[in-house]
Amino acid sequence: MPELPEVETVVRSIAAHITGQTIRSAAVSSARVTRNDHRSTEQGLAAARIVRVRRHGKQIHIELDRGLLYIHLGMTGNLLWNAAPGKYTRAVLELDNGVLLLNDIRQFGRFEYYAETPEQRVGPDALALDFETFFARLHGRKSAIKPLLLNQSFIGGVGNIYADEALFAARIHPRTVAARLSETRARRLFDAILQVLEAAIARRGSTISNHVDASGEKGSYQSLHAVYGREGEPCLRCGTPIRRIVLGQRSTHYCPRCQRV
DNA sequence: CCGAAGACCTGCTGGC
DNA sequence: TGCCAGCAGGTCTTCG
Repeated sequence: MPELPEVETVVRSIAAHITGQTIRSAAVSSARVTRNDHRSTEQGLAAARIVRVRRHGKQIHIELDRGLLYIHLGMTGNLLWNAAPGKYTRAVLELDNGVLLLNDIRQFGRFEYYAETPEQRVGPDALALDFETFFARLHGRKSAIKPLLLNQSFIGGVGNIYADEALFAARIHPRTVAARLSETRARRLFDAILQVLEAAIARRGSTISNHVDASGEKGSYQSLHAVYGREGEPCLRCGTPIRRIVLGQRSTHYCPRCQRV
């Protein structure tokens, strides 16, 4: 489920419930989601107090009075407040005022305790970045722009849907060599990324299959996708059928007429 | 640095 | 109805 807008939606929906609460107990039932150690995650979390909840790119940082609970939703993760545990519940956090569950079908997500904040591998958050920095970071990058946008150390938060949507909005072909973007086109892309992410947050993200917020509510931005998932359908701008190619191992959707190399 | 390929998981859809 | 291929909002590692 999760790119920046979906993660932001989830963070907003849990923050008020859990901030300031004390963790009574934690239980992890999937070895995969705690790739460090499951016992130490459970022990580290027990009795800790939640100080605040933040998002960094697609990562969720639950800051504690002693350490950090790091959560990543992977492809199919959900955080649910006061829901009944089910077949895909991988972790349970029992608080004084309720229960937070991590459900994750594919188990690509993470739920890990760190006594000390680990070093950051994520680049600047897409919403916190300014154009000058973005443009400077394109310098020397010979990668195609689409896979570069997916590279979390380059920019944090953009995933497959919003990369395609932003490139379409900026009329840039996904294979364009990043370093060759003129300042004008880079500016268009930068603006498009912000605009698309903010519009998606306003719609509480895109629900393709299972993204929901902490109370189980779906997002609706998928109905506004211009290219993602629209292979063969007419471009909303010019009517040309949207094309799907594979770039950097990922499905990539674009309009062959509006987005020229 | 860059791209391709394969892994890691599980479920769903479409075609035959 | 059944089975199989292909696909999925992510990330890692290895190799050339």
